[in-house]
Amino acid sequence: MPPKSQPAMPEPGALYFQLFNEIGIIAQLSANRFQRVLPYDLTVAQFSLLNHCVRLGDGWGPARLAAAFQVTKGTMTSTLQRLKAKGFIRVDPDAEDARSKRVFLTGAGRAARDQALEAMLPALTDLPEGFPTALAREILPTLERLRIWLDTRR
Amino acid sequence: MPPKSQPAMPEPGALYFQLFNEIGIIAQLSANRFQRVLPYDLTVAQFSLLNHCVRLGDGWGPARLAAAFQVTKGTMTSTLQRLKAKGFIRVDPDAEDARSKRVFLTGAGRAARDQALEAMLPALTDLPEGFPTALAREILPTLERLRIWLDTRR
DNA sequence: ACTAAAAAGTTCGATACCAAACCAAATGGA
DNA sequence: TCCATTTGGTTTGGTATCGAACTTTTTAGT
Repeated sequence: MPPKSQPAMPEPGALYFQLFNEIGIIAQLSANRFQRVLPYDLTVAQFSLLNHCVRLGDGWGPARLAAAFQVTKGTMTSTLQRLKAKGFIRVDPDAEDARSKRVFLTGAGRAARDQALEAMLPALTDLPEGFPTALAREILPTLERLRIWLDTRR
Repeated sequence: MPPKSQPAMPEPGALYFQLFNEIGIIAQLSANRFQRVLPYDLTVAQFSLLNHCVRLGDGWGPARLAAAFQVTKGTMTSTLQRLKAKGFIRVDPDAEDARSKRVFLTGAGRAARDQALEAMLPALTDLPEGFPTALAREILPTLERLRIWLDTRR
């Protein structure tokens, strides 16, 4: 069927629309690429959490983690339960606040994270071919700015 | 707990890693932003399909649509079923290939898409404040390049 | 000191998405 | 002509994610 005349989207709108569309597809493709190589049936979300604990330190509560990952508390509850079931984290009560909990990496969790990191590298090695590091470096600050802005007015 | 020494990720790896991380979060935040304003309980995926039909013409088969959206056939089956249930699309058999189907917009579907577009605009109007159109225009081609590259070697 | 509001977590129901297994129709060699 | 392969679609089982409703504990205001 022939493309119909489209009720026009005011110009700036179409631009952002296209931007978010590209970003959405890239997010999906990249998550997929990683997903396929992750060990222990780790999902990207699960790996991200382990990685976070290594990089920024553990002992955070679920609420703070949820905020850090831009995810609802319910989602975080689920991710934590699965990681706990795999023995990669430990969740202790918070001695100072009976509402709260604190999430800690186990030894197995740390090892799994390292192993996962190792496994993900090959999925990145072919990237610079088609998408030079210079480009990545170039757009990263801009994306960061967009992310922060979207984040603050949510 | 103190951040531990991290088994380092080789330099270029960390860069791309961070890039995909930002992109993932932006995708999530933006999808969310749109999701909240969409009428008829349309999801972003559902709206995207309607929009696609308007912009590029309808009559496509599920397989081709799945490829266009970078989604599995199973996912597309599901989305189509939901849109059909809402009366926004019609799915006819393909006269020339008994395996295939052809997806068409209904009048209600076209109207819903227009209405959804209208509803989404306000979610974009405040964007230029914090993220100027110039920046969007600047990184769009780069993102497109990344998307295409990831897409081809999937 | 009380009570109202905020915050931490969990649970529930729904959709998106994937991978894998499956069926049916079309294609392409030998 | 046949049979193996490819291609179009569906189904199933599992995770991620959201929003909303709910419980418990803490905080704050009067």
